[in-house]
Amino acid sequence: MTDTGFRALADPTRRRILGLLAERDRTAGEIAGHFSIAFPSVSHHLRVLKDARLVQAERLGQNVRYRINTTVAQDLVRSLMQLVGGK
Amino acid sequence: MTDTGFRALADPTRRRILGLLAERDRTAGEIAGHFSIAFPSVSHHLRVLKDARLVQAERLGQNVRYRINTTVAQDLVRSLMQLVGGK
DNA sequence: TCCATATTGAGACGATTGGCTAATTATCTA
DNA sequence: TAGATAATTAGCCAATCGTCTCAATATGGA
Repeated sequence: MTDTGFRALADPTRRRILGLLAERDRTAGEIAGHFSIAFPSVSHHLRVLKDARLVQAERLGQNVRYRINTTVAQDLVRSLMQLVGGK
Repeated sequence: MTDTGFRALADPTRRRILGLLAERDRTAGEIAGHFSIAFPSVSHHLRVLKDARLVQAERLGQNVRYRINTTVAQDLVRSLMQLVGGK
């Protein structure tokens, strides 16, 4: 499960998305508005993040609101710390 | 610079290499001995890690000894914490 | 100098990735 | 029910990735 997490972090767009969601929850459209790539491409990144359980999605009417999954994100931080932190 | 770092972490073999080097310094051959993939493939991964400055290499006679770069590794940990940690 | 050992470099090849456009699904409002 | 808006899915394509094999380079010892 750490594997999908680290792979999700490998792309700069996805890291920026995580940064945006760390500030506050946002809809897919709101997120896409921050990038110059096409909407479906952003949707794809959101899926990768969701598969890694780094974000959660919830439909609110026409919108889908995304939220960062802090627990999983911090598990990743811990994994990385343990990995490089001397055994 | 964080980009090469996070991309380097995306591969499980490279993460295992980092784990081995977190225990202690090792030669390229010693590292390769822990994997079932071909020697040049391991060498390639070591290069990726070196390009990301996550490891440093030093030739000792016939061997090349690899060492984890704790400073850079912990910078990555901090980047990740700041990214997902609210900010 | 010649040979063995350790490591890297070069080039090929299939798999995955990240982007696009077009089509589809879901929801709201008239 | 029809149309508009929001978002995802599907399919395509070029670029990157991870692996391999086959050299090439570097060092140490006979």
